Amino acid sequence: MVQDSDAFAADLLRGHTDTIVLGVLRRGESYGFEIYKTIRDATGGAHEIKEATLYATYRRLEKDGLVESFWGDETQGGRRKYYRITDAGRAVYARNVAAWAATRDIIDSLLIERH
Amino acid sequence: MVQDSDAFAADLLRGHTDTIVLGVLRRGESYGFEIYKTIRDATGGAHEIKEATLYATYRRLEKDGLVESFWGDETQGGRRKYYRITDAGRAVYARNVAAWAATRDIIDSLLIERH
DNA sequence: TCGATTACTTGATGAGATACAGTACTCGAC
DNA sequence: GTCGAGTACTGTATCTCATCAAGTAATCGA
Repeated sequence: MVQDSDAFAADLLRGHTDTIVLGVLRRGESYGFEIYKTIRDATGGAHEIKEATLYATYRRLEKDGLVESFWGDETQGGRRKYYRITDAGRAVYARNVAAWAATRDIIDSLLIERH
Repeated sequence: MVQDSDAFAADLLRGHTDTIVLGVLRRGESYGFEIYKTIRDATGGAHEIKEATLYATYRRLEKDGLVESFWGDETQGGRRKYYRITDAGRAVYARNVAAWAATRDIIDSLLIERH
């Protein structure tokens, strides 16, 4: 739906979710809902990544061995599942950031008029 | 498949294909295969958008009224279907470029370390 | 106690990109 | 004179990712 700017905005972030989550975890362990809030707040609410999207992302990252998870030992309060980035995750993160920089410049050159 | 850098590269362009095609057509009429070559050459072969993807994109853009098409009058040689951007297409293009710039900066801020 | 917030889960849906296969014409090399 | 490479377009099936929608369950302030 090209004409729907909200739907379009969602698709603009597509493909970057994994890398964004890895970027958050690179600064330290965190749990699902906190990662969600970190991303939401970092964009000033402009580009929220939906909870369902993120929880699916965590599962994918863990399946691929890029993060590992463990339940927090909160004796009271709701349970929290924590995530920690692995060495493989750090390697993929570095590679993806480099790929992003290259792609960003390519799209820029395709879209922005040269003079 | 996060670990597959080719598949990942593809997903980085995802959501921008429409805008990239509109960007090419904004410089003048062109036909399907030529648009494909223009994009492939502009990226130095680093980010080829597959033919099947582009032909699907043309159909979507035409359905949405962002481009119009007509068959070239090649009396000999293979037939070519030409595309021309519409006023609606130009408006969407302008909007999408602005959206791209905003998203680019957000992803940058999420991925690139501040200091 | 009641609603808002925190925190996580699951199933269904849909769009976009690609794989794969196919049709058909042109043109240079051998 | 034909064979392969390149040009040019089409259609179908499949996959991933993002989201919607709905749900479970606990905490906490008014």
